[in-house]
Amino acid sequence: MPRSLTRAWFARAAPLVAPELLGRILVRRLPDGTVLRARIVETEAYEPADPASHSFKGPTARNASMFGPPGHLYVYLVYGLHHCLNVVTGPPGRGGAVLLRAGEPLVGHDAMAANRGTAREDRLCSGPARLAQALGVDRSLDGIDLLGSGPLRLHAGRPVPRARITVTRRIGVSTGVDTPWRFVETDSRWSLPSPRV
DNA sequence: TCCCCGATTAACT
DNA sequence: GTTAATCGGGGAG
Repeated sequence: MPRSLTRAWFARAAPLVAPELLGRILVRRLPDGTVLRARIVETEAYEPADPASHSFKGPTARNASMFGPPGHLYVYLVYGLHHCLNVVTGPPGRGGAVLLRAGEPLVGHDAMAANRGTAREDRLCSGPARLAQALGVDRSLDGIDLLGSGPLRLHAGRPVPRARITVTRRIGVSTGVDTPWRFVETDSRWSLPSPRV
């Protein structure tokens, strides 16, 4: 397993990258220097041919970074108040991405709690908007390189073995297919409840 | 321009 | 189980 994730690793199809992102480590450096770490436990894949994907109708100002280089960050605002984190996948221009839906807090609980406005550990990073809020990420970080030395980075960590990954349909998607493109670490205390089949 | 509604969350009854 | 909060993208007029 590579010590650090390479550009080529991200340049594959989202449904391939998404399960392999489980167990990886998000490293966030806040403007004041505080370092936060969270271990990814839940992801969802989005591809351009998929009506549920923001890239379905082609590039716009909002989703531009989805069509940028792989391994970069795509941040969007939902419902006018919540931000969500994505990792761009596939070759540049494709429009693939993986939504990071939940994480396990590793380092920086206090700062995460302050960002979230709650100290409840099981609600710090469990949910796409909660994760973004805990890490202090908004649209100002949209498009940054996760492989560089920037304010948000992705470390290789330790991937979750296939046998410990549960696959379900995606959450909150109303349009189109109910493709089984959601991946969670089985029985993780830090992920959200899975939809009934 | 106007209007609808979303890859969500928390606080209700 | 239901609903408000709150913004902006994008299709309709």
